[in-house]
Amino acid sequence: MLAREVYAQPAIDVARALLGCTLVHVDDGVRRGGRIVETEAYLGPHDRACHASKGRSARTESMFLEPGHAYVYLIYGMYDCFNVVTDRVDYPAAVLIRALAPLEGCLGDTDGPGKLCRALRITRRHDRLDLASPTSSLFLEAGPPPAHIDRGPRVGVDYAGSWARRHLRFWARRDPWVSGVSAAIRRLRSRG
DNA sequence: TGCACGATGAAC
DNA sequence: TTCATCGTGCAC
Repeated sequence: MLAREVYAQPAIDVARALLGCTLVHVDDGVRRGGRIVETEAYLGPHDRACHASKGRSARTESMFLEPGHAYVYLIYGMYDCFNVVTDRVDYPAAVLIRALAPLEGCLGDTDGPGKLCRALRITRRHDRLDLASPTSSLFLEAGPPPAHIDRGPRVGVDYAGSWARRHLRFWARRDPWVSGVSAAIRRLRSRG
């Protein structure tokens, strides 16, 4: 299980460090997990794409907890997204886990933030959970980092002005489980 | 109290 | 490109 010190760094460093690690949910005795291949960093209150940039609220309260806690929220009325709280207490920064390479017990695809929560059965009831607690059923494990890390703009944050253009999304180079990749391959194949 | 919109995914 | 679907945040 990853120690709290790993999470207690700036979100941009945690986003890189988590690539290659394994996300595990022991779901009613069943292990469901995958290797992290894609992340996004949300740097803090000044980051206009960060949910907490508009201030503290019931939804964003978990981002103000100690690093190593979970921030799980509902998006578009139907998908849960899983984040790890980073940096320091009372400072709202987090890393969104965007894609996994499935390893065990996954219920469906894991190449997207909503999909991986569905596949690991992670929901808002896991919000505020301490991932660094020895008794937690949801946690991360260390793993070998990818040989190459690519970076680019975050997805779906066009509203965030200049913050939308910053390269705060990280992924394992040429990994087929990075979000959008398998869909792009399918398109190419069908085109001939 | 009402309403526009989103850190998405899937169908067309 | 469009739509499903609902909690949040902000306007009124």
